[in-house]
Amino acid sequence: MNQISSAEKIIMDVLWHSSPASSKQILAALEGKSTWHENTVRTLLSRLTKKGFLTQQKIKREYFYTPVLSKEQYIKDESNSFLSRLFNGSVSPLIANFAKQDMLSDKDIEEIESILKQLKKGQNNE
Amino acid sequence: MNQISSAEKIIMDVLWHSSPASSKQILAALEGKSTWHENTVRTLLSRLTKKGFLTQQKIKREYFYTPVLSKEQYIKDESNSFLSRLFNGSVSPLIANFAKQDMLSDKDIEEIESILKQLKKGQNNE
DNA sequence: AAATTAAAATTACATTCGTAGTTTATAGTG
DNA sequence: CACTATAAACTACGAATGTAATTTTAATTT
Repeated sequence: MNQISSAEKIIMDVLWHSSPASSKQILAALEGKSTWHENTVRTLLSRLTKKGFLTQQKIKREYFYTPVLSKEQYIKDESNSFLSRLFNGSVSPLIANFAKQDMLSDKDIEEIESILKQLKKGQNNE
Repeated sequence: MNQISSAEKIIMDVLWHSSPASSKQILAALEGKSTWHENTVRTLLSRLTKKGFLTQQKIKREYFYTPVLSKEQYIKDESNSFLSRLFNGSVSPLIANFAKQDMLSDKDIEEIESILKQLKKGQNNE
């Protein structure tokens, strides 16, 4: 039922990059990128754990955190929710909209074409 | 600074479909689609107005509401924020991800190709 | 073992959101 | 003009969020 909030997402990104990690290590990873107080980070870690997005292993006095969801799965879920919120759940209206709003650069177009080409090749071979 | 919340978005959709509209008319449009109390709808209308997403014109004892942003602009903004939140702001990684996650149907692929084809045609003629 | 330190747990507090209830103002009706 | 109905305005209240401060617990050091 619960979602990852935007502050929590920053913590998740650290852990998706490298985990398990202790709050200490997470603090270190955020050094310079955020101005959060230690306790803020710890609060976010507890909330994420409580919500079921992280598991913890206690080693001595410290917890080490690991994401439950992979980043890929998270992105997939978010993409689906975005698509259904704004584009009735399907991809091509999204692209049509990007096109209409001039949000596609030449490079984007090329890259997308190449992705599609690859996709079709893959399908034939299976 | 403020965003349109998910409940507020439902009101915006009504008004994007037809505006200006009074709260009465909005209530009527929501009939059967939501179980909100009148006052809930009115609260959402005030909040949206306060946030600057709606303007109101008073006629006799009633307000008529009109969106400030077009739905197109809203979708564009949301798309950009989604892209930057999850894909570093550019479109092709999004598509690559859809591809990798098998989220593209054959029909999607066809439609996207046709959109790109149209796009390129358009560019040549301008 | 007592004192210190570092991590975890608990508590806090303002803001936003979902969802109204209550009070006030005002237009239309008798 | 007094009365009633209806819209608007104001107030409410719990859950979630961003952001910590305070308190407790447990490991390390003297």
